[in-house]
Amino acid sequence: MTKKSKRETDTSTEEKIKEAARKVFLQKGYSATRTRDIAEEAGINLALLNYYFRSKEKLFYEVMQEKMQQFFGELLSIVNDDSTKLETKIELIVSNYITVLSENPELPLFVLSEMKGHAEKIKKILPVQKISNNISFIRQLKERRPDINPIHFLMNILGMTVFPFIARPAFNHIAATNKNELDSILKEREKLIPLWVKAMLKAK
Amino acid sequence: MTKKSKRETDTSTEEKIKEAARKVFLQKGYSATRTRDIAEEAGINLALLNYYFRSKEKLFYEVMQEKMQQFFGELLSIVNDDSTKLETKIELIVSNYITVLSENPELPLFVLSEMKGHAEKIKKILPVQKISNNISFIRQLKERRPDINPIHFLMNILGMTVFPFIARPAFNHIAATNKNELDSILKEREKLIPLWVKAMLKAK
DNA sequence: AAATGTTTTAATCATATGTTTAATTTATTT
DNA sequence: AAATAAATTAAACATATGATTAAAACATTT
Repeated sequence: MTKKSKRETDTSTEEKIKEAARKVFLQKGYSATRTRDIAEEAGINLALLNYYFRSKEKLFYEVMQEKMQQFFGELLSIVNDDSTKLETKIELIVSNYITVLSENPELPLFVLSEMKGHAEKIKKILPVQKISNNISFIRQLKERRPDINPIHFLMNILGMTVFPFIARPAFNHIAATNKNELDSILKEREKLIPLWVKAMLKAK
Repeated sequence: MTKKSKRETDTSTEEKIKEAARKVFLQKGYSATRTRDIAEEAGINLALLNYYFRSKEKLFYEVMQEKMQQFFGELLSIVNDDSTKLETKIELIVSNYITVLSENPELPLFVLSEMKGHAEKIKKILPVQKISNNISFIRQLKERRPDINPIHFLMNILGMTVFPFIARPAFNHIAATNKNELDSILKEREKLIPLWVKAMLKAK
């Protein structure tokens, strides 16, 4: 067995804390999370949280940065890629989100809620270069539909794809669906949404 | 001037507290809201909050119930109405949400976040009868597209309509849009979304 | 093995926060 | 006007919570 210093055993204390923080922050949000919740979830002494991360806030921003990257990162790569055509981009955006959010259903509500709550500080840690007017995806949409602001189509794709995860509790209540039923419906959307978006692009 | 008892002056203390609670809870969410924030916003002594509403929690559930009604109530009336045809229902849903959310942009993120955080207690105060399979809107969708689970179309309409309000901070960052620009884009969607949904209903 | 450095712990601190109390002011009834 | 009831206030309470401290346990270097 390879030698390891104590701090890199199994999973390091630091990583245990961060993993616990991911879980608790995503489940409860920043304000409802107690540092004691995180310590308990991580199975460590409360003081270690401050020893490794200085403060609840600093730990939060590490998690937040990571989660914003997870939520926006791949999207931005896709829309920026000059080498894929519009139809392919649409398919990639949808299938990426359905995959990521199926594994991480709390991600969008967490990211969007906390972006609202910490608006100022968030600007500094945005992993997100602005989508300029010159970006591949926007140019392609303008070319296809010069009569419609391309941001509409971005809203449509993200709305159709991401919203069902955000509103999952509501769909569970409102519509008579159980967890498995809803999961399979969400999977179906991976194929359906690109078809619908293409239909929208043609609609006059 | 008509005589009024003290508690019904101008706006009553109780109503001032509730109005302040609406504002602060919607802005910050349940956990980040301090009862002192509400008292200050209402311009009343802190103890009056408990005098009129017993606890932060009770006050919160009054606001929450009201906001769930505001968010789901009209939708449910529309989808339940046998006397409107499918196309009209779609237009009504979209225009209702765009109107309500333009006045109350924090509503959907608040309702959906807090529904997640208080899942159990929420069930009891849901103003929301389940949308059964037998409801007008669902029957109409099944008739039009027997090959697609009608819930998909509900997700699409709500996703396209509501998501931009939820993700507004993100759209402000990601896309180079300012507040007014985004407002006018959102207004445009009132006409566009019904067209797109109709195109989706036809898409094969 | 001693010395030094690092990690962990239990206890404590300082402040924040929801709520209550007891007294005071204001309004209503007799 | 006196008596009673309702509304309001300042102060305090009890607990929760983020953070710190000082000592102990453990690991590494000399």
